[in-house]
Amino acid sequence: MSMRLPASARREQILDVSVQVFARNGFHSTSMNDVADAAGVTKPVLYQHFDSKQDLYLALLEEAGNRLRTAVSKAVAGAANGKEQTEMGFRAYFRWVAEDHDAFLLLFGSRANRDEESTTTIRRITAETAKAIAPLIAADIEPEHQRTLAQGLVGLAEGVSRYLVERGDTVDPDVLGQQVADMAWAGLRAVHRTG
Amino acid sequence: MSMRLPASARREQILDVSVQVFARNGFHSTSMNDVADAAGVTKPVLYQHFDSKQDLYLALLEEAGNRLRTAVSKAVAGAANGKEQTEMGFRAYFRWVAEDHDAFLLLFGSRANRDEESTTTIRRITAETAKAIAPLIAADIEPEHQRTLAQGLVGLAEGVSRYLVERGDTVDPDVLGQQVADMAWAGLRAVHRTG
DNA sequence: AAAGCTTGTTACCCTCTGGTAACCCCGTAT
DNA sequence: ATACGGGGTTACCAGAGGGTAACAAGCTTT
Repeated sequence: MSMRLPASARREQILDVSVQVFARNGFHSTSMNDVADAAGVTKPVLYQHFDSKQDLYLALLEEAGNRLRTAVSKAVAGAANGKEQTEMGFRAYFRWVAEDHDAFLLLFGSRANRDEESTTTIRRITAETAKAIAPLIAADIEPEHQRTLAQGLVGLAEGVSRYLVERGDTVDPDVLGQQVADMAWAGLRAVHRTG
Repeated sequence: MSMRLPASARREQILDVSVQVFARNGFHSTSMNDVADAAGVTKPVLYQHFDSKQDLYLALLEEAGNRLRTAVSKAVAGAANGKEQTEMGFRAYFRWVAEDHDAFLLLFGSRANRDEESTTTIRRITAETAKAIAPLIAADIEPEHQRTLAQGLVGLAEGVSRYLVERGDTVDPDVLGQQVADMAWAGLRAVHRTG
């Protein structure tokens, strides 16, 4: 079916296709043959580009994580005050979810796989996202709680997204981002006072 | 090693032990032999009590889900106003996490498995928890958004818990619950106004 | 046009593990 | 003592799927 491709192009194609397959069916329910079929190619070709199934999977996680991280941190960096950072941050997150659909499912979908290594990777990505958000939380509470709450905000965005994506709903990410940001920001200010 | 046990007791013991094993290692990394070993018994015994690995796993999810649901809905039901409901709800959630540690990991930990059926079950549990929380959100916004935000709050609690549990931190669930509830409640009120 | 690299395929191996058939042991009732 | 029933074990099967060795088919360069 599919024509011969130069190595680098094939590698890209495999990555593209695998994201979809893994996102839809999860790691364990997806065999390398499935991936190969989806790419219009046979198994050994996959092993010319990736050492193992794990290796391929981790490469996908890494790529997806990078896109998420840069999206959020760019947005936060480009905002003036805390409130704006919150708004921009959440918007960026939901935009990413909207356009990088499969990547979101791969990382955070219900069917995301979690063996030792993948878990570590995903945890790192979540932690980095939280780190980009942490500064929003006032410095006048213990840094320990600060990190915990940041993690909570990430969970908030994640929970909302998973719900919507898995229902197949399409919501304007800007509207949603604004609403969630309003909620989060008010919450954050409350924590300041209580601190 | 382990003595003979009457059927019902053995069944309970298997359930107890499996929660731990599955919670720690995830579904796919845990073989039925592992479970059997942990229970001090051999594989066929497991199949005297459960039809399949799936069956056992789903039974565990169901039990864990029940405990979570009842904990939260009892707490919410026993509170007077919205603010108190929020506080009690989150406290109950974090208490459950603290004492039912393995169950939390089983349902929401990074290593939780997700094949077709488990996914459905877990989604249902999350949805039910969200449902118990939804009334907290003012009726003056679209019910669609209401549900979405409820889902977000569940994600918030989940994110915080996962972070803490997987770090091995032990935090007083009442203190944590209070803090998160403050944040959530302020956030919720903000959404009301914005509506 | 023939050597030689690159891309791809066929056919296979091997392990892991879910699941089961057949058998054993021990307490109890006849 | 013996038959019987429930709890448990040993030994095995079968399928799935990750991974690979050996071979085929194109381009390209000389």
